[in-house]
Amino acid sequence: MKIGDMAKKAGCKVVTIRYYEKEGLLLEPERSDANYRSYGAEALDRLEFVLHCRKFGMKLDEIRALLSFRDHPQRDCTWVTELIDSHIGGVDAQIASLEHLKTHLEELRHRCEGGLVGNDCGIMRSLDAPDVCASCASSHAPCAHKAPVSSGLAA
Amino acid sequence: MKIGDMAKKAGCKVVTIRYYEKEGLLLEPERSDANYRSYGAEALDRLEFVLHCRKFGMKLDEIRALLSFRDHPQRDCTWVTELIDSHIGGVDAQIASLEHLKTHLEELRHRCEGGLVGNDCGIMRSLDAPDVCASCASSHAPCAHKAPVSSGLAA
DNA sequence: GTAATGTCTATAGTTACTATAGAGTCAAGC
DNA sequence: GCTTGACTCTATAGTAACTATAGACATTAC
Repeated sequence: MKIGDMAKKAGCKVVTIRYYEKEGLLLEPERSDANYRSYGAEALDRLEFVLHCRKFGMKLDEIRALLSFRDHPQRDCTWVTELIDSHIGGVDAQIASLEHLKTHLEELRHRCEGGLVGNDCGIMRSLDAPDVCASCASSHAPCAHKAPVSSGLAA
Repeated sequence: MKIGDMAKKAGCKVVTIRYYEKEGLLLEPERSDANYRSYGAEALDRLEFVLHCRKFGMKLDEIRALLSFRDHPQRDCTWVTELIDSHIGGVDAQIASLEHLKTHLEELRHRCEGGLVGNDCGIMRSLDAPDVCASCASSHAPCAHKAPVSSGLAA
């Protein structure tokens, strides 16, 4: 199977496959006379494993480790469960942080209903000097919540 | 005030100030004889505005637009409220996506309690071929949730 | 035979910084 | 005056996981 076929079967892009190969997640496949990559069922399995892991939020480094575990199945799997646990913890923390951010954004939003001139906009004034929220008051900054990574999830 | 003083007052790093200047968010300051940047109170205000916006999750592009609005306060502020609204929507979507991911991770976690050999680990088997969840069944992939951006928020 | 599509490599761009290197400057203590 | 340490300067590369682009070659459909 050629790279485009495998991409279609796995539901990913051709460039992603080449990228994963370059990153050492996928093995280097055979090549045709024209230097085209040629894959078998095992390569597809491996790719799907990687894609599944990505859907669970694993980093490529973690997937690399999981693949090496997969390639040596006699090892003890305890660290796999620990990996998942730590992911759950990370997701929990992200959710809490986003909930926190949301309350701040909603509070900010209520400062203005739009249609005003910049000087009078309560949102702009708050961005100049936001109130300190109780749960953020520890730092001298207005709020200790971290800026979220705003890409990737929504859409 | 020198760049280090301003960084201390604003609670950010020196390199961040230089980076924001290069990105056009901060104005180019006066220079001392030794070519050191020299800032006044207005520059500090502007920097704090940028940092506050960052805490609310704005992208630098959005902050650039907010700064230009701030520099022309006679404009109608409706788009500011719309910007905040769209951010709230984005945060909502991220939370929903993470909640979804969390249920999947927990389900995955229950497949194994660790201490097994790789072959028998239910987690590893599920990563090879995960079940299709009802709310994800639309796509041929095991689950339509997106991989989260796993950096930045937790910590 | 030709045109459209697919594949190849290599390189640069994305975001918001962070890290590093190498050089110059300033303030304090001796 | 000299040294030492802290501070500043610029430029460059690295981070994560791709995405986009360019230019060349191969295959497939008609």
